[in-house]
Amino acid sequence: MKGNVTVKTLAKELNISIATVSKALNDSYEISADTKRKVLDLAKKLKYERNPAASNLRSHKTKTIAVIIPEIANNFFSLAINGIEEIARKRDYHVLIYQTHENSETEIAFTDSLLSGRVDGILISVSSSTENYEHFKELVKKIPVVFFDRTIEDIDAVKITTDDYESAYNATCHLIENGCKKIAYLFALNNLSTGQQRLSGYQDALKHHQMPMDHELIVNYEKEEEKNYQNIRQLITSQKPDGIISSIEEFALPCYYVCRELHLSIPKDLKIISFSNLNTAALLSPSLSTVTQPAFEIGREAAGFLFRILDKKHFDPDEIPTLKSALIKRESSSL
Amino acid sequence: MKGNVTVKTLAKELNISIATVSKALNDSYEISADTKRKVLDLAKKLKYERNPAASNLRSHKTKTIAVIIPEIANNFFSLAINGIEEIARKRDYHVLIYQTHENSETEIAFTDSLLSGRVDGILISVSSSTENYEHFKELVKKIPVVFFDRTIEDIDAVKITTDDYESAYNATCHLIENGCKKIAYLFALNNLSTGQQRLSGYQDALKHHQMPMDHELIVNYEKEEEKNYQNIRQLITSQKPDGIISSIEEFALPCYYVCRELHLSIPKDLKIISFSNLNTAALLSPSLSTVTQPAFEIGREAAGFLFRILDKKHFDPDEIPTLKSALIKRESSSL
DNA sequence: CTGTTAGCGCCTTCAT
DNA sequence: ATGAAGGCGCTAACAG
Repeated sequence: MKGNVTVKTLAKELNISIATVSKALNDSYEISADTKRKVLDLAKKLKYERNPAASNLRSHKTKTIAVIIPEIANNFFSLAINGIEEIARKRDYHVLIYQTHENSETEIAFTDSLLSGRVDGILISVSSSTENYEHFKELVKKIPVVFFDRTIEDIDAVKITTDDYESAYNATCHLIENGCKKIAYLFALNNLSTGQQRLSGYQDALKHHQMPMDHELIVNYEKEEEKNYQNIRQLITSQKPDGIISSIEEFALPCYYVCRELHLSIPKDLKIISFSNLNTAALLSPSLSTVTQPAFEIGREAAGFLFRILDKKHFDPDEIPTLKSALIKRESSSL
Repeated sequence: MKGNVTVKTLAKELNISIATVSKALNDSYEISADTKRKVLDLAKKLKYERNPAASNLRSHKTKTIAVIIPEIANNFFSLAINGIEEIARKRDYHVLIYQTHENSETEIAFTDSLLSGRVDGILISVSSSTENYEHFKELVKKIPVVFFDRTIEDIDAVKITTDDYESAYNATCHLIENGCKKIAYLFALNNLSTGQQRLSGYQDALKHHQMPMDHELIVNYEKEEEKNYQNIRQLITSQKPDGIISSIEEFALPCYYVCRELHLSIPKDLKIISFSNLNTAALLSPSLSTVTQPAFEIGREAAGFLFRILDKKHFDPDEIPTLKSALIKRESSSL
């Protein structure tokens, strides 16, 4: 790393000062077009690359943002990162990825370490096990943060999400319109507003249609897959619902297994509609209806707002959009 | 960012020199256990976080690696990143993500910019449109690089891949054993060893079973989805194969559409086996057989080797493993 | 428009 | 075992 070309090299070569070189490289208005061209040409010729560490140390700008998510191998989040990366690229920003694996302690460790000045801003989708929000409240005071998809109610920051309430409401209505009389709900993310909103949507849809609401029809998500399977089996055999709303993709699979085992045909005997973001939806079993979130757009939107904050551009709180989710009906497709 | 706690703050507070603090923080042997403890305690109390830019500028260590991949919203790559991130986390390394979107120029821009010293090492999965490898040859001379999954033949670097030849060979044999007499091949990644290996596996399997090999049975991947659809339709109607090997997941979907349109039943009329890494395989149409690569393990393995290089630990070339892919048979499953 | 100067926060000789 | 001093490469003030 010794023979590296630096501003000094360029300055010496062109017989000008390093300050001039630096300003030319940064396209400063104080430098003549002629000098800029000379510097830029030589820089390209010598393959000069600005040392980001030195630049950052001096200017406190890292050109880097962090994305903290529960899990990258998840269609929603990988699509969201795709959107984030696209926006970051346009601004020549770099993107750091951190997975919490739904672990709140890991989340805290990440946010703490990001206070070192490694990044200019942070995009976060909250871990489902997070119950104490103090570290977030401290965080948003110290560094620009935008929450996306998985947010918490009580925090003063930009949040970009789907309209979870409406999505669940619509999904439930969809089942009712298709003749369901007894609709169960598979409940997850209970400590996040995401989860609460979806539950409310389901409950209100039932209420508005004068449908029975029964706690027995609600199954809570458990970490162990096996338990979910057992609970769903229990639900289906004892309550005999004719419709199910699954609030996360992870619930869909055990549903299938139980139906197969009980020789129930989907959607004839039991109609299921699940929140899901599989990007190859057409490969899905045609019997599954899905509520698909606009993951890519959420990523773009969240990154866009983060950059607006970084640019210190003022915006009204009500400019922050609440995106709608698309309800995809697939029951009629026949493969 | 002014009131930030630095080594200076710690030094002043403890009435010792900056140098001593720095050494204590780096666990230098020259510092007494007593002093170390005092420094560490205060650092924790004051939530001191080392400034990575300053540290990097001085020490040339970034504790950061870059991952360059074609597309993040792809099950294989998101699982691979998962594996990479896990290994990086253990070493307290940060992970930067770059998507090429299969564009060779973007790839070159990334590799060039990473020469600035932003990262200690790079993990790359090559873009399918890359035909000139000069930038890679230059790159590997200047910075530690490990290639994974999508590699190029002629380059002197560690490469971690599935055994693409064997995977395709086994998949083809699988169809032959299930009675196929005329097997077509959907060919992609033709400029990467990945693509070549898979094709060879298919061809050799046919050869070893004295099956006809016909160029008419091979369809080349096109960027426009519509063309693939047309080409597959053309293949199926004119050649009437009874088996198809799809070398990438993107080919599976148009296959389905064509079959549906022609009222062909899978796998009764046509057996299809596709390379695919959908992580919710059970949700797939039960008629599809898949070759699934151990994406997570490849990510771990690749990252592991990169760190071995960074540690300057010597290893034999033949320590580099060639991982086998798993062949998942799903035709018999009935939902 | 260009140059001089002074650090950003940290690590690393070299002294003590 | 501890401290003093210099500098990594760059940018921000301030002069000219």
